[in-house]
Amino acid sequence: MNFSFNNKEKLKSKKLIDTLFSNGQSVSAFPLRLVFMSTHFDDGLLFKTGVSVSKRHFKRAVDRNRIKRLMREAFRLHKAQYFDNISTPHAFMILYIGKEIPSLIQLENKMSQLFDKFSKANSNITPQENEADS
RNA sequence: CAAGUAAAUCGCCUUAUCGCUGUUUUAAAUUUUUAAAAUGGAGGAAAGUCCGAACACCGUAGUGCAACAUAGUGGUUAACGGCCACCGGUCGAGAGAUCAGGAACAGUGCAACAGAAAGGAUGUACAGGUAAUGCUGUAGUGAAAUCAGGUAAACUCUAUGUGGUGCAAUGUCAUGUAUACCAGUGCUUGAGGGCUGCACGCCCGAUGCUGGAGGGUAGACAGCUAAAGUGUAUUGGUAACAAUACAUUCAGAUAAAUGAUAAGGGCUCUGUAUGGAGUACAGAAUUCGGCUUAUAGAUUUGCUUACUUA
RNA sequence: CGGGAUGUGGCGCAGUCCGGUAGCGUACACGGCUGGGGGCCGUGUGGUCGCAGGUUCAAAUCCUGUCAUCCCGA
Repeated sequence: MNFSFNNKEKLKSKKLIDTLFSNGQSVSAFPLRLVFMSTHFDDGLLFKTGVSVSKRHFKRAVDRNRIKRLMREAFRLHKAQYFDNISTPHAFMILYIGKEIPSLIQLENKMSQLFDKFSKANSNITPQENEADS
């Protein structure tokens, strides 16, 4: 099992993030929201992921860092099972929209719910696109 | 012992598993990736951005006015509005705390209510005094009543100082585009611009400038961490601080690393046979010196003690 | 990194420049007009002027520090 989450798998390009937020679709499982978009990466990876916490809800930088670290941890430990059946490359941004600092266990549960919803949404959309094309 | 006061220091630790990031070495691969190993990886305030510098660029930044800052004396420092010492004022019983602490015989203002009168004004009562007169004292109003009055954190004056913008500075490379379109304005009789407000002066200036509607980039490297560094000791100095000697290398990310989980141990509070609860404030962003603010808890040292009680 | 604004009854705002009385609308309570409601009229309650310190005889107002909220530029 690969538990790593290194620099290449993080979403870093400012341009890509801008297009992601303007064109991407989203699913949510409170207190998480996933923004995703089908795209293409030059270095051949299947996905790149970023995390984000609003400054409006958490004024202290310490709290924001804590939540982002927990989110990365929850994603890192379970990403293998989320992406078993994905073939096309995607960009992801996970937002935390709650107002209290969560625990790792809560986040892990919500993260699986979130990616279940994503899989459903993804499988619903793809055939429609195919029909439109045909 | 208690209460107080001044100053200094620390601000959780260990192990295991899974990760992140910088550097170095080796190997693969081959010209920037992968793997392994070694090693470094948040703070006393990293915070607020309130002062002062370093460094970089703008035209080596001209004159006048304006604006702003500072304000006892001396010292300290790269510099300061910081710090230290002393003098003076105010507060406190004291140790001690605190102060924008220059000028009101340069000028202009301001003073509610009360009061006869609030800065060119002298009234009432009583007493004293005179040739005569608010001439003198007391009472009364008020913060202040003739005192070279108060007020400059009112304008002002005096002294001193300040060019501007900031690492998104700045340099190099890569990628890409529109010197196109519409409207206005201007081309040496000068539009507009130049990184402080105004005036003058100076400089640049036609493939220009302003607006509209649009197009493109938003990556990499350098700057970027060895420095007014840190620690210890000695010497000089009342002190801030300085000098010398020895030792030492101590983050460098960029949607932004420095973490997560588990177990055990400290410490504090509570309870006392086991236990339970808590463990603060807070996260580097060019770098330093200060200031200010937040902070569970712990440690050390100097000094004071009026009243009250023993 | 830099620049700016705001904070005053429960709510929305004046007053701050140029210092002496904190006021307006709305809301709330009571009374009146009406058969009742609405509306109008009258009376009243309610404010540490964000916080701390200073200047002054006197501070919402002047000065310094600080806290919070909001906005703007690169």
